[in-house]
Parts: sequence; structure tokens; C-alpha cells
Amino acid sequence: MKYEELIEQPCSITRPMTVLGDRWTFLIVKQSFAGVRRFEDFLTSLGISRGLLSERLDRLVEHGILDREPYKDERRTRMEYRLTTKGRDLYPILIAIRDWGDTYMAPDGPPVHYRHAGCGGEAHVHITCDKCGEELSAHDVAPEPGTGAVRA
Amino acid sequence: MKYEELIEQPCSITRPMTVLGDRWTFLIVKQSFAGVRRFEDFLTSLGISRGLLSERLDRLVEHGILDREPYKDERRTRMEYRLTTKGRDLYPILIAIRDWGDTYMAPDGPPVHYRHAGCGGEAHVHITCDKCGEELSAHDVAPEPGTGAVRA
DNA sequence: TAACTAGGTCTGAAAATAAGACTCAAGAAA
DNA sequence: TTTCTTGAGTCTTATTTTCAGACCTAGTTA
Repeated sequence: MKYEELIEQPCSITRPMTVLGDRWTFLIVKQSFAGVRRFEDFLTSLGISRGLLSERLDRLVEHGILDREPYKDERRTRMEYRLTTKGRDLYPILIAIRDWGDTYMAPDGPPVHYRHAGCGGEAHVHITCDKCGEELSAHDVAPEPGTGAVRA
Repeated sequence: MKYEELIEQPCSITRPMTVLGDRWTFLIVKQSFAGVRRFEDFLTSLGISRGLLSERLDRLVEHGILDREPYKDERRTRMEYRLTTKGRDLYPILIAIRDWGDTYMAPDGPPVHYRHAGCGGEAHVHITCDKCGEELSAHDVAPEPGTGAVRA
């Protein structure tokens, strides 16, 4: 199967993966959250090659995750890539990955704390039931076909 | 930069991506949560090629995300790949991706509902502060170096 | 005018992926 | 006993992606 064909699968995990599921895309988004906006800054902070960065930024813009806008520096016009609302909504995925990374891949402790500004507590993700409010784990959840499923 | 070198970066988002950030790995994990355990079942449900599936399963086992065990069918011995605790802890990432996928890539509505067994409500992720309990968005969070950061 | 900078494009070599043929062992069928 | 089928892979070849670095272009500064 061609990887691109996966986007047609009726699965809300598979479909985002066709957009985000490669080596670099998610790291670019991560840098965006960290305030990186310019081509050269993505380039040097990530160590990605120019060609790939160019292609990936284009794709993120196409998918409406980043906006590409020229803006006036003091003197020159430069390009900026900024997260859209759709892009900012990826934040829980980022924090979920960070929680797992801190737990299993950070032998020297968390490299970065994500603190509640002002309060000083740390941000973590939780799965909760939107009806009873209880905190859930994988055991408590049962998948069930929805309206977007393909009828056989 | 070689992609593999990224695993040394002091970042709990980058490091998991070196394990999970390719076309197929996360989809294999997704299938594991859906109850798939056998080689042939991953193969047909995902449409991945044999060689890649073999290599990816090995890698997930190496990283302690799946366990590979022979088990007795009625008559024969077969292989099973099952999530470890480390693997099950990926669930919030999965649900976070699904939330985003349902919001932005499911024009016909959610293909699958992830329901709280018994209660019937739906599972969603939230970012909360572990000190004050408030629900947070990207705006409310400020990154700050931790013990695992490299000193410059 | 020359050099520099941001933001790219182009190119060739190396690596990863796709598709399918082949292997091998165990158990079932004839 | 020989053959067939099945699960779980390995191997091979062609195609795609990725890497690394050279090159390009327009405005800026010296």
C-alpha cells in the first residue's frame, strides 16, 4: 500500500499521522511552540537540511497548521511561520509525548519543565470522561463505530 | 545531521520521536491497543510490507514497548506481540492525536468513539496543572530548564 | 562595487520503503 | 508417508526519501 493512501482510512489517528508522522514535522511544530518563526532559525535549531525544511514548511502551511507571512523587520521584509489555531491545538499531543519522554527517556530528569506560568506547577495530560469526569486509562475505554465510519 | 543523533538531544519530545516518529511505528502501536497481536494481523490490517513490519516490531520490542512471546493456540505455537506497561503509557498520546484528528480531519464525524466503558461518555485529553489543578492551554505554560538539561 | 544575509532551489549519493518472491517449520490432510 | 497449508518471517529489486552541500536571488551594509 502506498503510504499516501492511508489518509483515506476512517481513523482519526491514522489521518493525522499522514500529515505529522515523519521524522521532522512534529519537531518543526515543537520549535514553533518554542517561539521559532524564521527559516534560518528552524534550520539551525533542528539540524534539518534546507531542502527538507522548505518542503515540510510548505506542507504545514498547506494543511493550515502554520501561516507563512512576510513581516517588516526594522529594515527588511522577512518571512515568518506562525502557528494557526489548528496548529496550536496540537499542544496536547506535544505534552503527551513529553510526559512519556520524561518518564521513559530522561534518565537525568526532565530536560525542560513545562510550568504553569505564575502558579509554578507542572503541566501534564490526563484522559478524562467528558460525562462523569473520571480519569481514564486504556482499560476503561471501549472503541465503538461512529458516524464517520465506513459502512461495510 | 544524522537523524539518529537526535536521540541525544536533551528534549523529551525529540527523544520519543526518534523511536516513534516514522510512518508506521505509531500505527502499529495503535493496532496493539485495538487488540491486534499477531504478525499476519498487523500485516493485513495496516497494509505495511512484510520486511518493514518485521523490522518495526523488532524495534518496538527492543525499546520495551512491545513484548514478543510464543503462546499456545489450540494446537500450534504462535507469536504474540503485546503492549508492555511502557507501551500502554503511550495511550494519552494516542487519544490526543485522535482528539485533533476528530476535530480537523473527520468531515463525516468521528469514525470511532472512544467511550468510557459503562458510563458511555467519551474520553478526551486535557492539560492540567498538577499543583492548582487548573486546565491549561499553550499560552499558560512556560518552559524552563530542568535537571536533565545540558549546561552550556 | 563587494560582501553579506535570509530564504530559498538544485544535485548526486546514500538510505528507507514498497511489493512481492522465497524460506522454513509445524500440523493437517490424503 | 508424502503433500498441503499456515504463520512468521527473510531476501531481492525498483522506487522514493533523505542527506549534505553547492548554488541562486534580492535587498543591505561597508
